[in-house]
Amino acid sequence: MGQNTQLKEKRWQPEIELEILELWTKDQLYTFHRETQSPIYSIDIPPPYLSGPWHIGGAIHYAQIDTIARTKRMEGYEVIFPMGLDRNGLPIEVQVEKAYNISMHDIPRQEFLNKCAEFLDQNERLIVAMAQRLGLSCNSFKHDEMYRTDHPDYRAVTQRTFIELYNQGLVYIDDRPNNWCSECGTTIADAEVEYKDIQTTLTTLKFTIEDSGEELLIATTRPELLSACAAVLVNPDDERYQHLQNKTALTPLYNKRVPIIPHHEARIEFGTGVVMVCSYGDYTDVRLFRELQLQPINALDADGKMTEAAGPYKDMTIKEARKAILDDLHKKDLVIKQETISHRTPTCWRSRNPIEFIAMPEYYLKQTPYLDELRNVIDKMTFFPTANKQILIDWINSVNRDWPISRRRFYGTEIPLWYCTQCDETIVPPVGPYYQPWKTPPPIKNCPKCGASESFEGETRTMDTWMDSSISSLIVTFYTKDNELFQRLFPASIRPQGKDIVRTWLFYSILRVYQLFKAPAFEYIWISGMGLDEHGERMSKSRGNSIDPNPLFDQYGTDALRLWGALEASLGSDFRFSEGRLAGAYRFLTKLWNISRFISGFPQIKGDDIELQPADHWILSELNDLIHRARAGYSKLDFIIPARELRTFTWDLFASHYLELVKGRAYSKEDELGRNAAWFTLHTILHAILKLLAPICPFITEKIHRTLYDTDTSIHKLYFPEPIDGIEKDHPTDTLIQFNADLWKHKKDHKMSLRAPISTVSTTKTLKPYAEDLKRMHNIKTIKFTTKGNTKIPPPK
RNA sequence: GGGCCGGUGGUCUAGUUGGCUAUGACGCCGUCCUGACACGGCGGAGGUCCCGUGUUCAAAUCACGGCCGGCCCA
Repeated sequence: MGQNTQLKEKRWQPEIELEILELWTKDQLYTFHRETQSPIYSIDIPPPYLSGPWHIGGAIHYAQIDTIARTKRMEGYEVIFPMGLDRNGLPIEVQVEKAYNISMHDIPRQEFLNKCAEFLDQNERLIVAMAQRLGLSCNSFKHDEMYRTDHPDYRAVTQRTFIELYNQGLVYIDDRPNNWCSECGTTIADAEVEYKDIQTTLTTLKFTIEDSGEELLIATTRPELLSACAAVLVNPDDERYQHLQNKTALTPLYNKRVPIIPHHEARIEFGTGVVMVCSYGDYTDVRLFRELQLQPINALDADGKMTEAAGPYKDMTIKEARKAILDDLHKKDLVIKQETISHRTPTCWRSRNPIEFIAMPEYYLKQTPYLDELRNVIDKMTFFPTANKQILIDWINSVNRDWPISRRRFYGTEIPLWYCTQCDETIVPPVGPYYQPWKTPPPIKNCPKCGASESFEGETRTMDTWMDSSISSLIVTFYTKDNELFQRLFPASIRPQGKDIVRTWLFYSILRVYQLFKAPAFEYIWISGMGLDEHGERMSKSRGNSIDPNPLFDQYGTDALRLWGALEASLGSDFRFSEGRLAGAYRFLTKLWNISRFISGFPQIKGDDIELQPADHWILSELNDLIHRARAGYSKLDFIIPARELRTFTWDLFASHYLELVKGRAYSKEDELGRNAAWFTLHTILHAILKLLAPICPFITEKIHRTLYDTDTSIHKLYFPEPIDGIEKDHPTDTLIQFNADLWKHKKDHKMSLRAPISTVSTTKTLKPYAEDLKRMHNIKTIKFTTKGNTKIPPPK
């Protein structure tokens, strides 16, 4: 081209992103300035769990959250957007146990903790590197400026909140049956239970009726719990069993006497219509034992092995016991039928193993008394999108038990309590320090109750990791670190997260902050959908369908991934991976790059001697509309809106029509005023597009901005453009587009070159103002304007 | 069994406060190197908007019923 192009490459090169990253790090571009005069916007970013690097869905999720931070900066806020890392809990312990083929009980506790920390540090490096490659604009990625949930400071805050709630009487011990994962060796909360359809065998067993000796057939999926059977239920309306109600049955093998109770829980159509109630086959059993005041029998111990109560099957695992007892039942001819059914089975969301219901003494945090207040407090927060608020409401409505918060695991925040070995008094320390009761003594010498000296036993259990992560919004707003700032910032501006952790992270966060401060935890809550694979299935490591983003960074670059993520899903809906569509996003970046390359060849005009021409007014008025629409989408945090608007405007209007329309004028040697107006308009539009696109595509916009407009100042320090004053609105956009299309089609139909001259064209007079540009664009000698009528082009001779 | 979300050309998707010939992407066909871009331009083919009934001058859009899929809960 005739002009000096300032951009060399013919297409967008993802490698450029790496240079830009270095620039940002050097400039510390996204540091939080607490002395700012601007309003502060704080983002409670989900601290990634360090069990492994993100798949493409996770990466896009974080890129979308980053777009929130960048949007708010360009709207004029000082933004708190910390990088946090969630490092507590089961999965990392399980990983370490697998890697070293050990159990955490086999080695000294401190040694086990050290091994976990090593693993976490390795994983942390991978995640942090990916977060940076994604262009996350976190305030800092310096090692000491990211927060970690296992840091003594963070754990001290978790313990502080525990102690405060304990002292208010919200924490208590109970010995009720609870979800028990024998793989993980700990109690888990209802929110950690996932239901899965699992193939299992339904066995029909022969019970007998005491006295009459009549046979009673009962179908069960849990024959190994036969020894814990405490009752048999029949439906009160079931004709078949009317005569057996309130009689006594004898269990097979054990010959134990159990009552036959009429109860609606027995479904007439399931199995034989008779149910055996054992402690505890499922949550229904737990309820029935309570309701019918039956005496539970613990047939299972904490390791998932059978107890004394199971008789000959003692010490067997559940699977071994099931096989052995079925063998014995077969030998005695007590099995009538076996069939395979699909059974809705509660499983542990971490280990994916079926859970058991076992009674163990655990600490509980009261939550049921707060449900009404929570329903109230969530109305004080604004949800994006509002539809996803329903997920939270549904969960609140289904909570019916308190939250078991103690875990019999090691890598977590310790429950900060000691017990007096003389009188059993519980020692609660003052808030402030980080306590490790399993290895250090309490901060007192004598028991406050019995006076015994130094005879204390530390609590060995840790807390549910959600006890830590549910207070992340307090950490983000400098709780206990800078009280003045905390007062100013609380509550956090926004909680962005996926809809999969509404019942855990979001619910617990709102509960805990409410219990501590009687206030809503956030101003805004943003709940996005999930990244699915190309078949529409949720991506996860265990399913083996997760897609590694690293090769995609290399091939298409971060901006293409981010743009794809923005274009793919409207707020709150799931999005499906498709490499073809990702490639389409990349093509847009190349288009934008080439538009910029073209425009970069023209000087930037400053000063007052610019006389805008009708075509310039037209595209500037379209730009004003674009600014309105894109910014409205940003303010709703629904990034598909600006992404689509920008693509359509840039590609289908600006490049295809305006650029072609003013090319002649921009290269003109005679019409200096017109040429300057074209140059001015081209640069004005391009710079506005770059600023509007910057939150979604931070790299390419930065590169073009720095190359063309300001070498020293980042585009990410600028604000969104405002609509331009003094631009009239009514322009015949559709007519203009149609005129161009008609001319292109005419030349194509007549196998003419696009540069071939046309002597006369007639069209509507609404296009008259653009006559000169149109004539140059299509190489037309004369355009006749009529009051009415379509474009007419006489065929070539 | 209950709740929520969804069903639109081959594939994916926008549009759902009712209103022109239903949006765009990928793919497909044809054609063209035109002052930045052939990873481009231009043109084109391709749709019972899941089904049924109703409301209305007018339904992809609203109501009711049904079918199918996903997620959550019991």
